Amino acid sequence: MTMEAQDLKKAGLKATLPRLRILEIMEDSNDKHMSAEDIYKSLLDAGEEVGLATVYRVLTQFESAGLVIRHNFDSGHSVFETDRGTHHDHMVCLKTGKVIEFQNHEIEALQNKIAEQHGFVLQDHSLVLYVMPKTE
Amino acid sequence: MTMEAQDLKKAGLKATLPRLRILEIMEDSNDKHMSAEDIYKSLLDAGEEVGLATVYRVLTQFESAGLVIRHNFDSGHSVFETDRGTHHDHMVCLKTGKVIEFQNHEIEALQNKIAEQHGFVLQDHSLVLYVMPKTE
DNA sequence: ATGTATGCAAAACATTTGCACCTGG
DNA sequence: CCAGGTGCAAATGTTTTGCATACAT
Repeated sequence: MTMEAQDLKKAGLKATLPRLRILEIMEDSNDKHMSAEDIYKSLLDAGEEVGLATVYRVLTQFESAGLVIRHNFDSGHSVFETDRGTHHDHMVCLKTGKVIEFQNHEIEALQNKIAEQHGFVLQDHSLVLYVMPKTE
Repeated sequence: MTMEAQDLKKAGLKATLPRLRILEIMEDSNDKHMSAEDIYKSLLDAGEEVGLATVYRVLTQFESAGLVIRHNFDSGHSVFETDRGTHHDHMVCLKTGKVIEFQNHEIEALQNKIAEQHGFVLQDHSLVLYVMPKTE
């Protein structure tokens, strides 16, 4: 279920080298949540010649195409992850910076209910828990 | 219960004119969620001579002192509100940009539970619902 | 008086854009 | 071939910082 040239075509995007490499990097990385700069550096390390501007352009296109999701954690820069289809929220460890994913149906349901109660329809949401390791 | 010179002193900050004016603006504004630029413009409109850099510096100090809360909605810039003591989350209308506040104990409780389950202690969280007006 | 705060201009970042050149289909 | 994509450098928007001056206590 790795994303390929065909996924790009389906999204109306030519399957160019930079785009394929960026998808690869994002899928192969240990940390699935990467900034544009992170991806750019990975590309350089891998010996690829891609401009930072291209990384930004490609990520924005991927976001529009629904291939990646952009997050705005409290870090001053956007963080991206490939959309693996399964919705989840995030927990960020304040000590290590590690990002943990989780799912919770009750919270999702409550969000819909709250929006409804205020006369709105929920389109999207952003939930981030900032946590510290439990020290016993 | 308006914030005053004494609140600044308590926070270890001198009660200077720019700081008092900024608190005033934030408390008197219709929209309690303002960007640094919003506050700066309000000050100019009110005939005050305050630099934008000062607005940023003061807001950052206020945040550290717990007088204001900084939000990073998906807008590319930070938004601030005075801390009125009652915790709440936010709903942003994608049509009008309006910010609606809400409280929900169940969601708060669930967040604690989820952090616990993953071996963490919840320190803080950010929940934003992006909504559209219900059209019947 | 004296340690803080401020204003201004310059710097620092993250991100976007203009443009001439390259490339995938 | 040729619309679309890329690299580079320059522009943008937001926020921070250095420094000389001004202010609160």
